[in-house]
Amino acid sequence: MPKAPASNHPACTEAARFAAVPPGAPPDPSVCPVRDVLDRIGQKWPLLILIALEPAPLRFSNVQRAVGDISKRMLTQTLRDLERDGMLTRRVYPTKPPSVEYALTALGRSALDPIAALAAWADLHHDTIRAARQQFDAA
Amino acid sequence: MPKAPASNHPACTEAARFAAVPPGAPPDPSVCPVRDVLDRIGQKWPLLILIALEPAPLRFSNVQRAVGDISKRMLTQTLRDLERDGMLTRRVYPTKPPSVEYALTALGRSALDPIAALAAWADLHHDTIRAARQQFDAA
DNA sequence: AGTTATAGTCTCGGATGTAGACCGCAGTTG
DNA sequence: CAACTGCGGTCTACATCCGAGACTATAACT
Repeated sequence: MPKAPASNHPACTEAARFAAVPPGAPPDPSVCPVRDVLDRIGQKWPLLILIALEPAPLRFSNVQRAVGDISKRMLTQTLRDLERDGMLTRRVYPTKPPSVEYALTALGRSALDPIAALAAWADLHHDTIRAARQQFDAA
Repeated sequence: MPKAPASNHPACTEAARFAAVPPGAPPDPSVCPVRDVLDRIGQKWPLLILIALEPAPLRFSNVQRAVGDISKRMLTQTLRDLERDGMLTRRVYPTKPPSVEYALTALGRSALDPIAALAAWADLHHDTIRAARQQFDAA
């Protein structure tokens, strides 16, 4: 088997787009939207950062404190990625210890609707999951 | 600063639980529900597997084909994790080439509501995000 | 003078993930 | 008969990722 093109995934409602691409056309590496976007926000750090910024914009250190256990390295990188995707803005204030404020954009804020639903689900089913784990581990 | 306990995260509605723990009590490593659950389903493979199983139960190889570019190793491990969390069931049929069927549980199915919302959001805003990326990369 | 706070960058080592070989077994194909 | 395929994994080797911690410069505070 020649290995799937890594894109014809059932959740991708635009899968037909790929079937319609004439052979020989540019490969269009931005696979199906679900994959492309989930590769970003379907991870814990971006999710947690967006959640942390929901009540109010925060500066770098405050984001780190809010998330808790993210390394500076990951924080920097994830903030850059989110900025690149238009989910948040980065504004530098030329104060003496320079301060940088990260704020959600409208797009980032709109992402919080499904994310909040996910968080609510997590909160609601946490006990069930913990029970399932205990039962599984017992066997 | 002695580093945050990695749990008092604004989205955690049960943060008070930790403040209420008497000092010296067992550390209870299962931090806030949001963190605990997001560490699992806030990753791309579990998400994509749950989405793949939504229309119908699938066997191992079919899950791999549906997801597209997951390695067997990761697939095995992620399926085990999801089984442990009670999100899906694993049933072995003693056919000659043995077949193993993975099916969502009620819990797993319930997780698909917020996940589908996330996928719908991804689909809807994909073009906006791609545009933001192009603009960012131009600078 | 030394400490603190700011927002990062850099490097190192360990954890994590991927690719691919391999297994035993049965049906299919040459 | 003999080779190959598909099944559900496991195992090994390699690559990549990620966290911990050191380091930067500047200015205020002790």
